[in-house]
Amino acid sequence: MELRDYESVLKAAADPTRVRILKILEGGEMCVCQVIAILSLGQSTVSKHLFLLRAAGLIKDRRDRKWVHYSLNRGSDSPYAERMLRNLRSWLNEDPVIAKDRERAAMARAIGPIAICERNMTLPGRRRPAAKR
Amino acid sequence: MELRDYESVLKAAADPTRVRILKILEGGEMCVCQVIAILSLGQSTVSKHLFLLRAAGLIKDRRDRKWVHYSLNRGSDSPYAERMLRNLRSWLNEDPVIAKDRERAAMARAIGPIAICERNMTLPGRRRPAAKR
DNA sequence: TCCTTATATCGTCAATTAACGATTTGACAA
DNA sequence: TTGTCAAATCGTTAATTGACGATATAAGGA
Repeated sequence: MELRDYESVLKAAADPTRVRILKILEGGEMCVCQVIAILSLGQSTVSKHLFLLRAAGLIKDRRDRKWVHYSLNRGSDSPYAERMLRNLRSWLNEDPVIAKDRERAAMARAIGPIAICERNMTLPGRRRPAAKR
Repeated sequence: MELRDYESVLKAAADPTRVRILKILEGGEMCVCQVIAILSLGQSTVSKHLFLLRAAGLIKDRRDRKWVHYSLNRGSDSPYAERMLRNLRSWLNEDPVIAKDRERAAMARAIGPIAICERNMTLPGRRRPAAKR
């Protein structure tokens, strides 16, 4: 079972969208709708990414009323997850994509889950996020 | 460019066959034909895996006559590769697949590249390796 | 030079996966 | 209950990837 656990953690951490999520969560707990708004990706897409990260033991969830909040699973029982999270802490902090995400995460935090859900999982800003017609 | 480097290292390390190669190389330098024999995979398949590992900065190659030898690239310029190799050192050492590979690697070392190439990239043993007719 | 041989590259196929929209689930409020 | 809404799951599609065999390259040896 060892290699299997290793693989799930590494594969989870290897996807660029999922690292972005992990780096966003370094700033603290986040509601799913906030993550959707920050990434500007479909709800089902983000949900699946969160599922894989949780399955790997990298993040954990907490329900609060109708919202589900995710956070980094520090002290995971998986040594691979444990170490990866520690590595990530010092990695990618200068990356422009990650930096941008952090800005949007700060905005998402300031606004809060309720307002973001009312805005249909979007953040204010000039970029139209996945315009639908 | 940061996220890109990170991704190439993580994706390279996330594939089970490629981890097996990295763990085999922990035992020291290996010729391509030896790796092929240990894994019992096609020559082109192994060559591609080695290419990806090298592209990620995880391993390096050295030519000696007609053989190409690969080894772990300790002190890589990629901090991601550097750290991954260090992590791997303490990971998966109890895994049965890795253990089996180590046995076969020992055999491959004992026999040497020349004899393995003469045996058509196979090791002695009761398992028929990819029987062709 | 020509032949052999170890490795790399190419082309193909099947399996995996990330994205999406549509539907379902589950918690709360009326 | 019934309706609402956040999140999870399902089904589909396009892109990626790992495996293979066939061919190309590059280094010796004849």
